[in-house]
Amino acid sequence: MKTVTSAQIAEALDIDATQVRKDFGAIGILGMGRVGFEVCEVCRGIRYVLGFDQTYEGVLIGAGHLGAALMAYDGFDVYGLDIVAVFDNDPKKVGSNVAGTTVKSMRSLKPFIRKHHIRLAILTTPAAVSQQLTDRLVSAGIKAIWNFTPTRVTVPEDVLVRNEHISLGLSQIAYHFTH
Amino acid sequence: MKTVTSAQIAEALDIDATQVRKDFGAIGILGMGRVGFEVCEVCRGIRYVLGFDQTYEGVLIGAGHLGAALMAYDGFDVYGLDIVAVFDNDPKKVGSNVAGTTVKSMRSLKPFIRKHHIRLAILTTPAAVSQQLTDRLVSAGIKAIWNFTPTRVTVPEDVLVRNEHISLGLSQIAYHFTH
DNA sequence: GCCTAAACGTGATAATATTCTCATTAGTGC
DNA sequence: GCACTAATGAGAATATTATCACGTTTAGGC
Repeated sequence: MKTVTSAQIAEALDIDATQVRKDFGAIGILGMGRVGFEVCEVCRGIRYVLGFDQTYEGVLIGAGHLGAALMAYDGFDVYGLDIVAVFDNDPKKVGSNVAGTTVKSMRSLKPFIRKHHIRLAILTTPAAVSQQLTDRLVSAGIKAIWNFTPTRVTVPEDVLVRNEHISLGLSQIAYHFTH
Repeated sequence: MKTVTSAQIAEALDIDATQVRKDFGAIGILGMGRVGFEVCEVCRGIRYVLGFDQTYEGVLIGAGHLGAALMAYDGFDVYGLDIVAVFDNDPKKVGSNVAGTTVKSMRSLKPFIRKHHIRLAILTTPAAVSQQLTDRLVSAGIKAIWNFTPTRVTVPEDVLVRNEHISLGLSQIAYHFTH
């Protein structure tokens, strides 16, 4: 029965130990005096709260380098995500193989989403088509968009957009180098 | 002379208008009563504070799909970053072309960094080698690491690590689907 | 030229988040 | 079994952040 203390986690994450205990307490993870927290219990608690144990399917749109990189990454199932199809607008890419999945034509996008009740779409397309594509996705029933394009898209209130605009990270680096 | 009001920015970013004025004021961007902020002035101020006008060179390590995606993206120069070389451990990749740049051998990594006084390294390698590679980079003189591997690396205090662990975003999506 | 209204700048206030303090609990050694 | 120590959990105190309220500034209309 391996255990970990709030102080150890705090040290590793460079935060305050009280913070760790408060957060764990808030999501129902309780420790024991003198020994700390049971590691399995912590993992289970976090996985449960974040919803990693429930699986859901997503489609990826844009079979470029970034799309291929995401398809090749095999760590998403840990978080409950299963990418079941790849779509691309380019006729030359349609039918080709990306990390074991055949690229589908954009014409089949809407029927596919409807048929399989897909709720998540991953966008790795050129920025120019983001909004137009988003509108199509929403009308097809998509409820969450994982947006890797450098564009802010507008969606109805009930749709979640998670922007993965990496230039934010670049800003931190640029700032670091000039101060 | 195009202008924008704090209320407009607040609306677009879904934050409070006072916050916008406070932040702008903190970095020396002042508006005018009745009309708001001059757009050019805002851009210039933000670019100056974040350091986008000063250019710096970086090397990319790992010529896989993700590395290729980053090399192909041409928006980094806006933030002052110039990726001047790509390195990979795989002999089959060394000498090949990635987005117009020839992949170099890892043997030439340290000399290259030293010679060109490179301060930034971008990591798109397998997670297993992250820490070992990081140590090499730091000893070569690297002062900032843009880490795209799903691994937390430890570095000396004077080195900045920016983790671009996309699974954080995935967590948000998983959470959204289960609540 | 003066009045009005829109928008800024800023000090006060409210809300939130973090850290401190300490009583309580549970292993460890004698 | 009992004292001792390391660690939790919770409430108080503190620090930080966000919002409100209001005086000031400036373009536009009459």
